[in-house]
Amino acid sequence: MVRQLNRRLVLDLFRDGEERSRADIARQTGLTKPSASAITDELLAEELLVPTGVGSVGATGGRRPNLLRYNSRCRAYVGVYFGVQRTVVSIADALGRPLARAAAASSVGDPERGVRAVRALVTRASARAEISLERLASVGVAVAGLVDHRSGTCLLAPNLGWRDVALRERVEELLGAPTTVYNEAHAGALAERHSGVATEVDSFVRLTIGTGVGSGVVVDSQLFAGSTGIAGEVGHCRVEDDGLDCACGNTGCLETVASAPAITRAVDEALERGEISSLRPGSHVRLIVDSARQGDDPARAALTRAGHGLARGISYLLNVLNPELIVIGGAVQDAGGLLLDPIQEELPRSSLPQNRGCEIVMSSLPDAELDGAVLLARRLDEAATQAG
Amino acid sequence: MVRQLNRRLVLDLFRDGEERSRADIARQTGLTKPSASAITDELLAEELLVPTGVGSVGATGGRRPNLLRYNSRCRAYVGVYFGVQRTVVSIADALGRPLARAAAASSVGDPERGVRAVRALVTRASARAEISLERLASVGVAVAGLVDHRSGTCLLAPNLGWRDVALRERVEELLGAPTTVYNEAHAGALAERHSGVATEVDSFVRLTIGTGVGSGVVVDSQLFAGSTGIAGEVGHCRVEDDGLDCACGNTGCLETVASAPAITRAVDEALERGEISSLRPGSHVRLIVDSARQGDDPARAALTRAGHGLARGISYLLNVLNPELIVIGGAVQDAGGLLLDPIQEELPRSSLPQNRGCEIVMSSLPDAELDGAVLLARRLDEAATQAG
DNA sequence: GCGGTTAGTAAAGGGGACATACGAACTGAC
DNA sequence: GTCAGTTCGTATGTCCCCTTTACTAACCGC
Repeated sequence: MVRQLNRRLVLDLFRDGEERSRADIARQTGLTKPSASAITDELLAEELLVPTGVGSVGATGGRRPNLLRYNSRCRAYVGVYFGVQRTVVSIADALGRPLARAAAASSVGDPERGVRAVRALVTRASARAEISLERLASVGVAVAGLVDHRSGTCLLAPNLGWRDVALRERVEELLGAPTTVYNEAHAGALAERHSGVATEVDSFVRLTIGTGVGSGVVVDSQLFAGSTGIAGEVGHCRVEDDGLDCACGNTGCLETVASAPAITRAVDEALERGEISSLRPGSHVRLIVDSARQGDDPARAALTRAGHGLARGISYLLNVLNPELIVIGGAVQDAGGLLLDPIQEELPRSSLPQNRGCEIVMSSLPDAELDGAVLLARRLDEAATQAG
Repeated sequence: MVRQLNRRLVLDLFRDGEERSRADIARQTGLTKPSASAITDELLAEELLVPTGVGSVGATGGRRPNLLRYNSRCRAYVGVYFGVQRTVVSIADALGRPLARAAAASSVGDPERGVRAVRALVTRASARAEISLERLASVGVAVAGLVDHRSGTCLLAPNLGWRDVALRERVEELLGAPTTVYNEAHAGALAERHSGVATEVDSFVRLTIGTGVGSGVVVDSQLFAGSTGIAGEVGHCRVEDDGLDCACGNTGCLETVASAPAITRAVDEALERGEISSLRPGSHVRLIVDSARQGDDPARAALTRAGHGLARGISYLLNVLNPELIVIGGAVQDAGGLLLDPIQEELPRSSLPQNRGCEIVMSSLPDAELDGAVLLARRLDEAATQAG
């Protein structure tokens, strides 16, 4: 029982992927050399650690250390991202380092087909990664829709045409590994905390601007998904008293102002009014952002309008959560000041001065949702090995 | 080290205040009888446990057990509530059971005098409780204002006339015990979780309707105070596009619609318009609630209006936090359906249907803030003994 | 008074950490 | 080349504390 504790202590050390000697282990864990040695031998026998030869000696001399490192191929994690356009799968080693990916177009409207496609994608990725699926420890799934993470079902994904899809159940059948399902924005926040701008930040919110406006809330260093899994749906907070109709049935939701379709629509309306622009009707947001950066007025105006709406949504987040940081990711990720400036301009009108300390920055992660899905898998596995 | 763990295991058992025998301890902790016995003897020697005589024998016979119980007088906790009207102090035993109270009128505008008054209140309460202040383990403070809980300073309490008051420092000097300072609504949520309607609820928000509208957010069973301590300030979320001016400098804040002064003002305006009411201008909210329950129309209308505003504020909480439960406390606590019905009527217009599962109820705790302050003290002490 | 049952203690055994000590291997100075 | 100094890893004995087993104490019903 004490041994289990100390084993974990040693293994946790090696989570960073570095190699160390038995003496290093003793120093870094506070265990004595004999104890560290005994545990190391156990872990070597179980192939959780592998020897990596002898190291060099220090300036003061001494015997050369026998170095060890975590056997990163002892388990594999799979992350799945069901995006509106594409379904992407990533396979990672025990340290969470990505090994390979595979992607396919999402099949809108046919959840069963969409889920079944994952099987082939995972097989392809594992072949590329040259890691056996027998090592698969757990699967993390991120979905562009509302998710009940307790039951692992996708309650509603309008843009995928899904409703009440028992994702966890089906994926566990297909891949034979424990699976956890979350909203894409939740996964994005996890990735941002792990390898983005929010590393080491205890409490922050990461907004994801896409077909909708979602967010992932990290509180006391833990992702908070809500009691059923639909926390962070700031996109359906009302920001305008007489706003447009939203898919959710209400009016004036943030999504009607600041989502990718809303930005596209704003540009389209400007074009209809005859304003001069290099853009065509129905342009993708990334294109709009590019044009805005090159000075296109309707594009800039659309981003400004989105920014003002976002400010209202962010003010709710600030007042309610008092986070250290707000991160904005998704299709508008490259907009920089074109989106941040309008937010900062509008924000003081609806938030407390005591919240001015909260920074607002753009994300720079290219695949936050997918990376987050892998992190979800790792988190699930760690919780399981913790309990078992 | 293992012993420390098992000692805690045994002590935690006795947190419920019940008495048990050594055999009971062994059964309930999973320890063996000899281990339980050894630890019990240690705790007896340290006077953390006290013998309470022999128990009765069961139906099947056997030796009579020697019963023990937690020595609840081994430490004392003090909770302080700096309310707008009154400053109240509560002293509690090691199990958190309240022993005595003392109160005085708050001295508005003079923080130093207000804080110094605590010293006398605590002395009086400890005399009544017949417990020595040398046993004082920690102090919890709840303040009707914005608090930076990291530094323990009250940033701003407009209704107390405070700004940047170093509360923790001063109280620690005065009482000589480690102190923690939180917002009153945060303390209220803690009390609601401990002994109110939210017992065992993992994630909920407790709104406190008073001079302002604050809230305490409990997430994964933990109070979340925010990065600096001002989370839950839903009172300063905008709920009306062209609303009244708020003390915070913005307009249309929930506080301008649903706080106690706002409700009083609504009644006053009705009176000015000549509407028939049993109330006089400037009536206290509790009086307004009473009149409303007896059918007074202007009083009812004022509560309805407040409820509609609250619905907007609550919709933000639901969308962002997806809690299991919303609790409403404070001066309107007795309004029941007169406030809840308008909320439920308005809520669907601004929140997701997937959040319908969240219940909204009134609190029934008479002194949530003060009880919460005691809980804050206990929490601080437990964190300290955990670490030490 | 005697078998059955429960409470608590005593003694022996074992797992695992710790302290100490020692051999192995290497550096640098002379 | 030798030797002191340093570091790595292992071997050995000790101690702590939990567990197992066994025992005494105290109570019941018959």
